[in-house]
This record gives sequence, C-alpha cells and structure tokens, in this order.
Amino acid sequence: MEKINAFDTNCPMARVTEFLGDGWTLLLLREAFIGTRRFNDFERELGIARNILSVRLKKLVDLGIFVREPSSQDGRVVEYRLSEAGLALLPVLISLSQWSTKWLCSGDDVVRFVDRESGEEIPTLRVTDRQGRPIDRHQIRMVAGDCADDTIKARYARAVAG
Amino acid sequence: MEKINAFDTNCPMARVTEFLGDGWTLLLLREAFIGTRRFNDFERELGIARNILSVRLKKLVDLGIFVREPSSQDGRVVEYRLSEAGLALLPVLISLSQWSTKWLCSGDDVVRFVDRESGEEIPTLRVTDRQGRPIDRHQIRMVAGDCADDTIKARYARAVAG
DNA sequence: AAAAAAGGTTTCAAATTAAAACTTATATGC
DNA sequence: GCATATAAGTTTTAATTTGAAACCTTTTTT
Repeated sequence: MEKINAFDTNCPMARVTEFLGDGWTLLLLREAFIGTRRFNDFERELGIARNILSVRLKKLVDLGIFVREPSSQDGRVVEYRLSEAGLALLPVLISLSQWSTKWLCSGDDVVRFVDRESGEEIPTLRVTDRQGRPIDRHQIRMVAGDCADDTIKARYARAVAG
Repeated sequence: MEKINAFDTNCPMARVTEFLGDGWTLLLLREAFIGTRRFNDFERELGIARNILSVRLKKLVDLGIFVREPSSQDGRVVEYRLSEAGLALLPVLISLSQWSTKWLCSGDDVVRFVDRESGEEIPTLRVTDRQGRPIDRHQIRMVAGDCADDTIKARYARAVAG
C-alpha cells in the first residue's frame, strides 16, 4: 500500500482506510461495542494473533478511537474502551450492518441493533436534507473541496454519486 | 486472517470485512462513486498495482457490488460500474466520510457530499426511531439474533452499544 | 501491415500476517 | 514468603499477501 499523499491526507475515505483497511479492525470495533475491553478477551473472541492485536490496538489508541486504561483494581489488567470518537462510529457500524444484512447475509443475522426501550429494530439509516426529509440517491453529488487541485476538481465536476 | 466460521457467516460486520478489510477497496468504491469505470483509470487514479486491482475487481464483481460490462462500442474496453448493491453503499460512504471529516481530517476536505439542487452539504446521518425521531446512542443496543448460540446470546445480553 | 491501446497475467522481491513460544509484572493460595 | 497463576504484551520464524515491472492477448487505429 502506497504512502498517503497530499491528496489523501485530506480525503476522509483515505484516512479511514488507514485503520479500517485491514481484516481485523472492524471486528475489533464490533467487539468493543459489544463490551469487550481486554487484550485476552479480544484475542479469544476473534482468534486474532496476539502480535497483530497489539499493533492494531496501538493504532486505534493513537488515532483516538480507543482509550487505554490500566485498571486501578488489578495492576495486571488493562482496559481498552471506545473514546468519544470511537462511540461516534456507531452510525457507521449501523449503516454497514444494515447494508450487509440486506445485500450479503441471508436470513437470520447474528447481530442486530435495536432500540433499548421498545426493542424494535433500528430503521434503515436514511440520507436527508436539512429539513429532515429523505433525499434520493440521484440527488446527491460528490464534489471536490477547496483544497483540491484543478485536476481533482475537474474529475469531481463530472462525478455523479448514484 | 482465519477462515470465516459459522458465527461470522451470519455476522454482517464479518461479511463486510471480507471485502472492505483491505487497503484498497474503500478507495475503489470512492472512485466508482466519482465515476471511474475502467481498469486503467482505477490504476492511474489510485496507484494500485495491476495484479491487486485485478483480484479486487473480481471479488467486488463476485459479491455483486460491481458489474463487469465489456463495451459494445470498443471491444478492448471493459467497464466496471456499481450495481444496485454497490449504489446502496452510499449511506455507508457518507457516514464514514462524515465521521472521518469530523474526527480524523483537519479543516478543508477534498471530498464532500452535497445536495445536487441546493448545493448544500448533506447533514450528518442520524439514527432515528420508526417515527423518524433522532435517538440517542445510549438508547441503542446490540442484540444477538435468532441463529446465535447461547454463548453469543449471553455475551450480547451484557452488551451495551454506547 | 504495423503500431498503439486496453485489460489483463506472470514473476519475483518486499512487506505483512499467523502461530507459537517466551517475557515481565502483578496477584493469589498455601 | 514462596510457588503458581494470570494478564499483557514481545520475539521469532514460517506462510501469505502485496508491490513493481515486464510480459501477453485482443482489438482498434493509422
């Protein structure tokens, strides 16, 4: 994988790839949202190699997604929990999960997101306008931001998202 | 990366990891949404190695996310475009992009999603209840689905998403 | 007919991941 | 207090994946 360049430094998707672009991090996030906190538990639940887990947790901590907290009760124990930034990934996980359930998984799913009170399934996340009205895929465009150079701008000007 | 097991076969996140869990696929999706269609264009825009690109495109086609279409105009040309399933990933890309813009990228971004008519930025995707009312993170739970075994169910029963 | 263009595949070196054993620090049971 | 257990890592070595460049095949252009 090439080094991140000037363009990708400010591309939100490229920045995400930096940590989601491996075979374990999304599952680590799933575990964290389920409530897994400890090194040995992440290892056991996922079957991830310890050296890889070590590197991934470091990266997630560096990026501010996890917080590393040695336990005050037991000097051996370290807890990894989701930071504000990590918790803010919930809509991402829900939209991914909903998409996957519909397009990849068949029938019964192992994991679902529900409303704690009603127990009802969280409805499909929708893209809306400022007034909260659902808007159609075809009404959405990707555009180049201010810091994009002319080549990028020209490409995005042609771009159609959907 | 271990083989997908019985549990993960029905875990939406594990299934997503199967194709998003590498350093290129999310960027291929970004390119596809921008309008990139051809092998050589994906290669040039991303700087991805041709052999890897070849394998990734095959996988995306296999999963039904891309459609491979030899051009009827020019027998040399092949077009890869997003299928319905691929286009349905737009909310995922938007939520990822919004999260990344807020928590990873600083200031100006290269890519933005806007309303085609108004030109306004797409507002942050929100989790809502069935009536469309925004619901708080703490009101969301992850639960085990029907096909989960008792161990899994027990873990999820303790789980708190947020 | 020759050259160019497009979409690949092949080959081999470099980097990453996996599995297992090892290390260090703290806690527990006798 | 000493032996054992537990937790969180690190190290080592082998297997797999990725990257870069050259090569191949088909179709189009000149």
